[in-house]
Amino acid sequence: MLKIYNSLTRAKQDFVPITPGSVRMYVCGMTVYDHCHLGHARVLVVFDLVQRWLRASGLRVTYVRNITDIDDKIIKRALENKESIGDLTNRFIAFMNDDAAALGVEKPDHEPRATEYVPQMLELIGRLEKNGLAYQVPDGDVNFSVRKFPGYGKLSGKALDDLRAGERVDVDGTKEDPLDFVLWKHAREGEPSWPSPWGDGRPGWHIECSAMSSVLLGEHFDIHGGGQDLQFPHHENEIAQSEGAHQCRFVNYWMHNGFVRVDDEKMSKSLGNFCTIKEILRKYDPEVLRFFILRAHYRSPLNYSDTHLDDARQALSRLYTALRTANTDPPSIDWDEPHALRFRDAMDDDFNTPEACAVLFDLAAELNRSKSATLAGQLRGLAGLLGLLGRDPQVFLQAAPSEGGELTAEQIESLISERAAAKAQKDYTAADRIRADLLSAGVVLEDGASGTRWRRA
RNA sequence: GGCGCGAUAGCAAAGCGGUUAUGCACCGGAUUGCAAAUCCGUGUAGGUGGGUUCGACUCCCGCUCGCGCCUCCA
Repeated sequence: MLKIYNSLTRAKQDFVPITPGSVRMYVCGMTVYDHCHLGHARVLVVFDLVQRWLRASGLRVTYVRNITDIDDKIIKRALENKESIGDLTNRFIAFMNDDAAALGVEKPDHEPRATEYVPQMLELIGRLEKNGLAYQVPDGDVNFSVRKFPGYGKLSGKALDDLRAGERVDVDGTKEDPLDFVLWKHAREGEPSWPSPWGDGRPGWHIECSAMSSVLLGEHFDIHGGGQDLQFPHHENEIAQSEGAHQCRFVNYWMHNGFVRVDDEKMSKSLGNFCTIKEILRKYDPEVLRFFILRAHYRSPLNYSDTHLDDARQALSRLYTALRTANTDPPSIDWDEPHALRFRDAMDDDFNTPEACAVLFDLAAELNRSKSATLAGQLRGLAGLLGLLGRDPQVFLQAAPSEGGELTAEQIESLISERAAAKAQKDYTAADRIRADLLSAGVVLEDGASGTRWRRA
């Protein structure tokens, strides 16, 4: 039985879908005005994994991951770049898709863009107004009245009176309560706007997710995910809007992934201590990055450093090396086999991928001993559920990152032939020299009965 | 000030009230021309002070330290 840690109840709970046999899941995706950083990589990979495991468990999944393509930062950036908002967002959506694909992230079933759902947002705001939860202020903004929604704070565990609005940012004096948030912003000079019953304007940040999720998944659905930093205020506000408008429960299970950190500090755009996925992929294979993310539990903080990536690379190489020795049945899973059982238990326990990875290593050790093609298929099969070990081992082991890898495969092969000739003459000095030269170029040789193999160190 | 999370061996990271986590690194052995890979063997980890218990890294309380949210952020 799958258990999921629910942020709403702060406990692991048995997962029971609303509709038996199928799951509806919504994840907050990117605001597209810049390249994705490692934190984005984590959300992408973590919820891809969730989606994969739900499907592997036999559930029909509808997975929605939205794209925010209109907001303050996008407008600002487009202005700075002297380009249209559409050009800017389209460009970064394409970059995001490249990054996601490199990381082995499967396409969600729907990737709605905020700007395509403005009418539905207006409809929602209308309902909120009718339900007495929204009010318009003289300058034209429409706000959500936080005090009128009884459950406000239930997700983030905050009591309204404990929140110190205005402590760190100036309070907008037109709001009835400082914590009220904007549903509709009145149009401003030089900004895009849409017509509405409240005058021209554009949507507030939170309303898009309430609108898109209800259109694509219904007013009440199973799982809503995102980064921990969205828990408050974004998800709290989504609950207020959706439940306030529809008068029914919004989401059963809330999932939040932990932060990526640098030097024990949150990686974020505001702190400026982020590195983009692309930067990392210049030095590391994307599968190494995926493995690095999956080796920690999704709710734990994940500390980034090159040393840790190196470590992950070595570890992943061990798995691929094991596969190399017994090539191999096609990936297939025998769920009665002990490793598979352990793997399933781990994954059913709130997606415990570190434990699932440990099973993979145990399997690899046994594979190294037995050289069993069946076990190799099992290893590939289970790893495949994590989106790992899908490639030919030699391709992974010999892959050169775009930075480094100064020798080409052809050059390496030719030096190996040279060395083979030297070895045949028992000229070990020459042979060892070639091997040492290759090693300093990052290439490791392995002499075996059937000749010499190489891989990148 | 409010609320929440965490502290595990050199590094990374899980489970578990009593029996090997796992990976990287390190050491010894086998193997190898020598290596590499692999196999075999080797680690008296669990912030600190109490408590519960026959027994606690694992449960409870205090303390210390670190982190996060309370503002846009995955």
